[in-house]
Amino acid sequence: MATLPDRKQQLVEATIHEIGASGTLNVTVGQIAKRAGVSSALAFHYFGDKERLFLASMRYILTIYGAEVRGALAVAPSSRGRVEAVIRASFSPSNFRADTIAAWLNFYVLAQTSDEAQRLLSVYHRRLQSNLTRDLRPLIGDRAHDVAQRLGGLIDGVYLRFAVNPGDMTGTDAAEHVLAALSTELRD
Amino acid sequence: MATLPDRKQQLVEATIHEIGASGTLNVTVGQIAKRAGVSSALAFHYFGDKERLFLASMRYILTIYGAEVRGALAVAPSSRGRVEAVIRASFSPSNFRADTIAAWLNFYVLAQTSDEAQRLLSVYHRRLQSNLTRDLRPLIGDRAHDVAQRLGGLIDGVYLRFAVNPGDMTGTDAAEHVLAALSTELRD
DNA sequence: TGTTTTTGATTGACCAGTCAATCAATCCAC
DNA sequence: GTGGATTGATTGACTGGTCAATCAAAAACA
Repeated sequence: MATLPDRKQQLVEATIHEIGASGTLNVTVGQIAKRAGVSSALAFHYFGDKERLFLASMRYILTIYGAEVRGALAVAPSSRGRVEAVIRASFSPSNFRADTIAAWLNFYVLAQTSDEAQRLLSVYHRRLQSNLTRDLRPLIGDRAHDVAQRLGGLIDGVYLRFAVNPGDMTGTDAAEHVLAALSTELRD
Repeated sequence: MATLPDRKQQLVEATIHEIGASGTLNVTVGQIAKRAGVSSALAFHYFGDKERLFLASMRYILTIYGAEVRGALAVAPSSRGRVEAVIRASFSPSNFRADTIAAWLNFYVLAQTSDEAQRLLSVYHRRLQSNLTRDLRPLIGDRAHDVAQRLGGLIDGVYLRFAVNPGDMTGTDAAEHVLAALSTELRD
């Protein structure tokens, strides 16, 4: 799990934290650096500019998410189990946290102006899609693609709602919701 | 349909347009005013500050959306037809446009810091939820609430995906997607 | 020593919001 | 209806503050 060098990781985590706390990409490099306990000049030294710092933070979140999914897939016993594992991993405590989700939301905004952010988001979408489709196919054949797309959309939608009203829902609730949709799609 | 006075409406539309074009709330009042063909001081004269201009733009979008839904509901013949009407209205050409959706996305971000924005978004969520639940109940009874929540989430999710890859999808595709989910939930 | 890490100070651009001043229309008194 | 007064619309110029990014030097280290 190629973790980042110390200082870089501190800065990246501080970035996520600050974005989460403020709900915005309008956080100054100064704030981020302060939270990380270093000077703002150091952040520029390591990342070059603010956008690259944001992108590194996005990659960091995606890496953790990916690891979580891979881990869950590895121990799942069946196709159905693997689909459920992907869904549950999406709402695991390390991913489904207020600051992480606020950061996600803002990465969607970043993707509107940054090609690299858009690329990262597309990679995430495709990977999710293909993970779901692969394991749905044995269960429902050709419908797999469409259903995967719906489940993926629903996951994002649930995230979005949580971003607005964090109090409404726990990660477990959220997962149950998507699992219920899966259940319906599998007609059981 | 209490439309806004001329100048205010010009400014609001320019705001949506600029947010859409830049994909960000980081648009200057100067840019917005320029697009509207007036001075930035006038925007302040009418709206007081930037946030209130954004909120007015959000209300404008929600008003149009609400009108669209009401209109569609009025002519729908059955419960099922009304549910479908709500879904279709969500993806109608006046709502499902790149700049409108980019604005939506940014309103979610605004809701992280503005109580009023959050309130507006909650109102939208509740209204959607209650529209769907009311007409789903005759069809599926107690499951109505959960299914409405899933459909609402899916609608938002589809919007989000469109925000990232506008080329992937037309409004019709998007609507078909959610309608397919409805179909499954109704088990037909 | 020389190299890497880290910083404080600085700068140059940008922008929200203010203000004083025009301009056009409406109102009102005679 | 004419002319002065009042009001709302509109602007250009300005300011105070903020912030990304740079740089030269200090600290830590090897």
